Amino acid sequence: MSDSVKAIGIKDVAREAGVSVATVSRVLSNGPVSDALRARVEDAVRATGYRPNLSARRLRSQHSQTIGLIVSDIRNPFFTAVSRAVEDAAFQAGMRVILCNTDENPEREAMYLRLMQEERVTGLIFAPTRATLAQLDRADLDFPVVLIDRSAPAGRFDSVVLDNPQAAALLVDHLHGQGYRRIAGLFGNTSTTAVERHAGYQAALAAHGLHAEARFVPPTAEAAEAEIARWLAEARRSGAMPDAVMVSNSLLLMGVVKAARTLGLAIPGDLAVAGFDNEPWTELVGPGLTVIEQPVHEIGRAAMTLLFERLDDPERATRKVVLSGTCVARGSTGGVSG
Amino acid sequence: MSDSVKAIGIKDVAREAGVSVATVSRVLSNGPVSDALRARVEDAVRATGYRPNLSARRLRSQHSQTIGLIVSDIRNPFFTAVSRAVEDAAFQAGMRVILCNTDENPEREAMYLRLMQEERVTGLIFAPTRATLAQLDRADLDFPVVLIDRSAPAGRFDSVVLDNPQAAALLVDHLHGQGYRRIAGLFGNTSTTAVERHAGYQAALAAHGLHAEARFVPPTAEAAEAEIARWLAEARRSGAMPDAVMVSNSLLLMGVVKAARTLGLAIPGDLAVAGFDNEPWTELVGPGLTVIEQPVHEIGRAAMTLLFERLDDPERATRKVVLSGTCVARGSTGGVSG
DNA sequence: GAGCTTTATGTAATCGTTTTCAATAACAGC
DNA sequence: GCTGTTATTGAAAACGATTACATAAAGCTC
Repeated sequence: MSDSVKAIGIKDVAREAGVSVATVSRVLSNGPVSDALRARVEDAVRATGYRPNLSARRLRSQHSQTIGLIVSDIRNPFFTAVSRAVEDAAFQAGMRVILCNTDENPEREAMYLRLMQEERVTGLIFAPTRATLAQLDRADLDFPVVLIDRSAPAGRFDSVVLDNPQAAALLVDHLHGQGYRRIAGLFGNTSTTAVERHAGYQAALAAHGLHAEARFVPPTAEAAEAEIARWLAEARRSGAMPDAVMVSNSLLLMGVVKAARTLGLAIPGDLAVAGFDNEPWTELVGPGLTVIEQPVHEIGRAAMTLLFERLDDPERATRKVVLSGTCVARGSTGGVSG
Repeated sequence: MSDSVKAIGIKDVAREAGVSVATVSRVLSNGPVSDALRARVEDAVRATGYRPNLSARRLRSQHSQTIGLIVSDIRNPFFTAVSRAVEDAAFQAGMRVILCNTDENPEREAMYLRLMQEERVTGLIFAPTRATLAQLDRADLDFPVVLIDRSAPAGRFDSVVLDNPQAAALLVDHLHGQGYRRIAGLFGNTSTTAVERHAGYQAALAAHGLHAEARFVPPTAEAAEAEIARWLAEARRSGAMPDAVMVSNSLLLMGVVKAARTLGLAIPGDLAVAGFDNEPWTELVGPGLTVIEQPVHEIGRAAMTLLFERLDDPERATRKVVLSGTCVARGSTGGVSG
């Protein structure tokens, strides 16, 4: 409590233990010290309640033992799950994680990239928007970067992503198998993820000889709800109502469910619905929502593994880890007869 | 890219601009410098691509410009929302936030408290478990702490919390008004929050002359689901089925909905359900779930305000900000006749 | 124009560590 | 007992910034 007491440092510990500061430092980092002195120092540390100053340590030792993690939306359970995996792995390796949230906003991305440089992070795991991704190749960063969730086709960076085209195709195939033929698609307009999912959606529909009709919206529930409402109103007028809609992430999924509810459409009776990310609540709404489940923990772990291997050997060829999602079929795609 | 190039520092900028390092530093911190030199330095900064080293800066200036935020579960939307508010406020004040996640685990709490000391944070915002809260008075931290969501009755720390008894009473009153008379309660067993909500629940029931029957479980959906299933089975045998159940947070809420679904109980026909936290999905499950909405953004902002005021005047009396929740009535408490 | 204040700048000390380097002690080999 | 090697230890030099202090120049006042 007393404010005048200066924070105690390694020097105080050294005095208390009757040794030099070098010895204290060596004890702290498990260096070569005789057992006798080691014990004395450890006692002194306890007695003084010494806590190392990380800034000083990082400055002198020139490594931050910190990795950065920049995600686009921390409220998205996909990213919270990934961040947990990253944190666990980092902690095991004795590292800290700086978690930052960009809201899909390129300016914030730029700002946080700057911050990462100033913090002298050891490495960065990053889920960039399309805009930033395009410029990232040109940026010169002083640390390795692993992209997650989004990535360029053949980049300068390691990355770990879902097999998005395949996952989207999984949904389309499932819908087709359930008898749906007019399958609308709603996709986010900021991430490469959405682009890839759209591609898979289109390809799968083509393979079934079906017509694709897709729209792109900002990745919010509100935008999705509004767009779907507008869309279905138009469709109703033109007599071309879709019997199913698939969306590219869970926020959009929420918007679609909400729109169906306010429009008085039954799921799946009037409209089947399928989307991405097996969040806890998807099981609970309506008859349960059919979704793609991503291996979230694996994604985080893989990112850390790539990062560590890159740190180990900066010269190795860049790699792209592609993981598969699985389709969790629920009542929201119950079938046309149902 | 080239590895041998040493990171450029303030010294290099000074040489490039033909001034002393002191001048560069002054330009960087808006100190008194002539316009001519300022321009030269700014050019040099751009030319060299200089990025300050935060560790060095923090070490020398002796303030970290960093505030810590320790929450119990980052996946809980309540905390993600609060953390956003905190981050925004911190950013406006030119500060960084270190966000940590304890999983309601006292060991992790202790570890992160240690980390905060080592990072020499300017202040800490903390949602502790009951176990840690009890010991926190004795701990000596070198920085001010503001407790959120949970707090001791008359502590050494500033805090901002929901008026939990009142909020719980709000739910009970609403249920009572809808005609429910056997109102069961399910509460988490790690936080003081749950204790307070239980108190409010009990008091409100007593005021209505009703019998309270409450149980405590670990704060997970699984635990809640299992407990509710067991509970209702017993109740059915003894012929004393509750007609409504209220729970103390959104995870438990999910568990209860799940249990109702697997037991084949209609909501609200067979069992009314009400809980805490107006998350986006609560609107979508079943007939919509009746919940208490917390002023999440306000809570985060208030915490930052308290923290800054405390930093301003360390001697001021500790304060406790109590905010009110509102009851969002939905179909899940539709009424006994419905 | 002497004396005093203000302003801009540079020099060097400093923050709390780690790490280099030299010094000492202990011990083996001969 | 002398030399070479190996362990411990301490003194002092970094790390990259900020800032206290000194200095010089310029602007006042009378």
